[in-house]
Amino acid sequence: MVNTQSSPDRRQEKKAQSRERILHEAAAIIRAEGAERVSVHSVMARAGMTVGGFYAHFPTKDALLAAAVTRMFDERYASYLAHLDERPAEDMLRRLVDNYLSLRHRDTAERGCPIPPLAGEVGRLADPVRAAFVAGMEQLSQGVERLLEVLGRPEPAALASSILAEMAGAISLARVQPDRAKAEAMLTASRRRVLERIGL
Amino acid sequence: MVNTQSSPDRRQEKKAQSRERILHEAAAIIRAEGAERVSVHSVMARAGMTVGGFYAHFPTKDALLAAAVTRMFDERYASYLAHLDERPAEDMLRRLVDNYLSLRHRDTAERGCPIPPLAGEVGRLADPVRAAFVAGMEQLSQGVERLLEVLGRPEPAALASSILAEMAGAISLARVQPDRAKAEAMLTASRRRVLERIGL
DNA sequence: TGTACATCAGTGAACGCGCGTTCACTGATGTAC
DNA sequence: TGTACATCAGTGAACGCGCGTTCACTGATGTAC
Repeated sequence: MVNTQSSPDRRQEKKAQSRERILHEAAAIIRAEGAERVSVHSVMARAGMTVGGFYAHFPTKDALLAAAVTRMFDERYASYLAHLDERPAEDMLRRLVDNYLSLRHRDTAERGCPIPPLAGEVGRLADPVRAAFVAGMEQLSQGVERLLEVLGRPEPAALASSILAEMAGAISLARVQPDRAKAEAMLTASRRRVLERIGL
Repeated sequence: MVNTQSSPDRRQEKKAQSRERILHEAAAIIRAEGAERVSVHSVMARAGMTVGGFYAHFPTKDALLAAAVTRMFDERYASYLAHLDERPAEDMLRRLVDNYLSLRHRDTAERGCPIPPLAGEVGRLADPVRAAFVAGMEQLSQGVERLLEVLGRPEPAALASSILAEMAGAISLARVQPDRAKAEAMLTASRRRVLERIGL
C-alpha cells in the first residue's frame, strides 16, 4: 500500500542525508584540527554543498558544533557502551585501553576519541557545546566505572576518572611529539601502567 | 664612571621592557584562552601599545608564539628545575603533584602549566611553536625522571611520562567540568593515585 | 652649555582575506484537480 | 494521465567584522660638534 517509488517525503529523506553529511564532516574536522578550525564554508564544501544551504539544517554554527560533539561520542562509544555486558569485563577494558593507547589512535585523529582534541578548547566554546562534551565524557567514565565494579576494584569511580585522564593526556602528548619512537614510548609507558592499575 | 642618568642605551632598555610586556601578555592569553585566541591587536592593546609597533619586536606572530611558549615553561618551571637537588626528592615531587592537581591550578589557568591549554592545538601551529612546546615538555619530564631515579623507582622515564600524561589530562578535564565538586573529585582521584604510584 | 641633525620605538590608517550570517533566487520534487 | 501551482533544499552574492601585515608618519631620545 505504501508508495515506495515516490513516497510522501523523499525530499525529507534527501535532506536528512545532507544533514548527516554535514555532521559527519564537522566531526571529522573537529577531531583532526579542532573545533575552532570548523568554518561553515569548509564543512559545506566537504559535504558537497555551498554556504547558504547550511542554515536549512542548523540555526547557527554553535548548534552544529554541539550536535557534532554528541555525534562524535556516539560514533565512537555508543555501541561499546550498549554492549558492556556481552563479553567479560577484562576483555572490554583491555580492548578499550589497547585501542586507545596505540600509535594507530595517535595517527588517525579524524576517527579517534573526541576528548583529546576538544579537552583544551571546549571550555571556551558555547555552553551547549561544552554540555554535549561533558555528557559524552561522563557516559564513557561511567561505563568504565561499571566494568571496574564488575571486577571488584575498590573506588571504581575514582579509578575510572584517573585512567581516563591518563589516556586522554597520553594521546594528546603523543600527538604533539613528532618523533614517532618517542611517541610510542610514551604510549607504551601509559598503556602498561593503566593496565597494571586496572589489575590486568 | 658609568653615566646612569642617561646611559648610552636607555632607549634599548625601554624597548626590552616593551618586549617583556608583549611576551607576558601573550603567555597569559595562551594559558587562559589558547594560542588561537592570541591576536596581534589584543596582545598589543594589553601591553599598552598599538598594532603597528609589534613588528619592531617580532618578525611574525608565529615568532611571538614560539617565544611565548618558551617563556611560559621558563616562568613556571625554570626555577623548579634549577633547584631539583636542594630539597629531598620526596618533597619536590609532592610539591609538584599537590600544586598541579589542585582546584587552585584548575581555576588560575592564566598562571598555570602551559601543557594543558596547548596540548590539543600545538600540533596545528607552526613548527617553531611546536618545537618550543616539545622542548619544554621534555625538560619537565626529565626533571621528574631524575627525582624518581633518586628515589630508586624502577623505569623512572616511563613513570615520569605516565604521570605527566595523567596530570595534564586531569587538569584539562577538570577545567571542562563546570560542576566544581565533580572537578574536585576528579583532581583528588588523580592526585591520590599519582602520589601512590610515585610511592609517597 | 647650546644647537642641528640622526635614530628609531611606537602610531594608526590601509591592504587583502576569511569569517558567520542574510537573502533574493532557482529548479527539482510534491500536491491538487 | 496531464497540467498548473506550491514547496523548499540548496545556490551564490553581499553584509559587516576581525585578522596579520605593511608603511608613511611622529616625536622623544641620543649623538656630533
